[in-house]
Amino acid sequence: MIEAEIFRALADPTRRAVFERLAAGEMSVSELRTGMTVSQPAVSQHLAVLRGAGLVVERRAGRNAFYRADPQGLAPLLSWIERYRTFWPERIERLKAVLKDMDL
Amino acid sequence: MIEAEIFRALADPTRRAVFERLAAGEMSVSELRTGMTVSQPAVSQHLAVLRGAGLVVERRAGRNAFYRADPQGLAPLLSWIERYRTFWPERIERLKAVLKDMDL
DNA sequence: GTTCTCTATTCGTTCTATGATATATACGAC
DNA sequence: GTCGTATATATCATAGAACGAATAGAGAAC
Repeated sequence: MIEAEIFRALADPTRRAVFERLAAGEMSVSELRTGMTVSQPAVSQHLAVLRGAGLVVERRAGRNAFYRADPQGLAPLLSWIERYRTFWPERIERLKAVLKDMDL
Repeated sequence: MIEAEIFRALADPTRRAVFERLAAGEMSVSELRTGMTVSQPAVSQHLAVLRGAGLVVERRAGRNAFYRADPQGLAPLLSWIERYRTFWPERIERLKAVLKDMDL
């Protein structure tokens, strides 16, 4: 039930903001902190949750930790949504084939 | 920021279970309650949250309330995911055209 | 080695969400 | 109208999450 962790991770506005910033490009924790109102420990905690959900990946470089959004991390979310395709209007059916072809 | 409410609504396991059962077909609150461990008031509260997020719709019939999953309710979630398509591997790029064509 | 910087973890507090019990409302049967 | 059923709301207790402050650890510079 990885989608459970993904939903929980993205339910918090601060974490969504972190994820959105990391989607724009890799960033160190210090960079990430600038422009955010929360403290550095709070940022680290949110990063740990996002990492646990597979939404971000960490790259260590000396005493710096660089984070970036993992594109594959959202795949389980797409799969979960796709489970309800049969109840969707017909024109959304086309999404099925595309997703299946991508073996998400 | 409707996706905020959607993420929050689906973050709870009980609410996801409710949504999944309602995706299988329309159901009264009483029917929904059978097979669930939580009390009837709890079910009503979860339905109110799901309704607020636009994920389920209500149909009144006398003293009964029938609920069903609203397919369009998940559309903002797809749109949100689609915002990060440019950071995805190239082969996922095809999703863009499909989603755009659906004017979600 | 010491010191400074960067990040993670621990701890305590506050806030929010969940759930149950109790109560209220709405409707149909009578 | 009363009674019974179906659903919603109110109130409260508890559990969990978020946050900041303080601390710990890891690594570079010296």
